[in-house]
Amino acid sequence: MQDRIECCEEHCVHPEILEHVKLEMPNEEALYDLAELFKVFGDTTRIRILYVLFESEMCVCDIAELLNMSQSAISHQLRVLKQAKLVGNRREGKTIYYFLADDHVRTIIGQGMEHIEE
Amino acid sequence: MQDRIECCEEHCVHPEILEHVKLEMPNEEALYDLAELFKVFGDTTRIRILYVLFESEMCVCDIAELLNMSQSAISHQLRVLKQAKLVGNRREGKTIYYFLADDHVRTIIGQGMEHIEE
DNA sequence: ATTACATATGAACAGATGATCATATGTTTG
DNA sequence: CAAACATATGATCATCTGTTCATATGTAAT
Repeated sequence: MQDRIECCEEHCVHPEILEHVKLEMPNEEALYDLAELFKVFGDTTRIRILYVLFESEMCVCDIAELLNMSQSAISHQLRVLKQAKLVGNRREGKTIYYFLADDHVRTIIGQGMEHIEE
Repeated sequence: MQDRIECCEEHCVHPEILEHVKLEMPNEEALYDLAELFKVFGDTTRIRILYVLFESEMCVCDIAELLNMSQSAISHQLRVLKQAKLVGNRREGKTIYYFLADDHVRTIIGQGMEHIEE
């Protein structure tokens, strides 16, 4: 957060900063992936699933019961969470256990909580 | 992440853990607000705006030019970012400068980046 | 006051999203 | 292998989202 940029377009007093900002921007693909990742967090059902998995790994129908939702709805959302690599799973007989994939999940949700608690 | 829960519903071997998880869950309103917050991060345009503001506060039309988008589109999105308290603004004559509101933005985006870079 | 400039806002429309329902897949047991 | 169980998946539909377009608001200068 240095100098600010004067308005407007062709009147910008600091074109070198505009240029600098452009260079600092991550590439389009990374920004797209980042937005996609946050979209995954941007749904109450998925947030609740992640919270439930904070406590213990669990099978699909347990999550469904805890959240009072259909098995199908949970399964669809677990798929989304898995594609985003936020959860992993392992099979044990008929049952498939889901668990949190890594600690970024906790950090990200924790920071989000801090923000809304202000 | 302690004991796992056995399947299914009425067959759960650890009903006390199910009960424990229910008690640990934040209230519905907090979860809703949290999802709403992440929804705001879940859009490429808004992510790009936040990234641009990492470097320097900026006026609307500068952002619009940097992102190569219409003034209206940027203005609509800045409104969303402001409602989520992710950005603030101040007026200086005709111009309105937008800036990042707090450091949670950097932390959250930073963690998100770490996650997708794996 | 009139004009120009910077920004905001409302309506509208296309595209994305999430739950439901019906059904399919994969596993174990008898 | 047939039945039961746990989970996954595809289609459908109502709802939500983001951009555009036209226009409104607010400020400064002449």
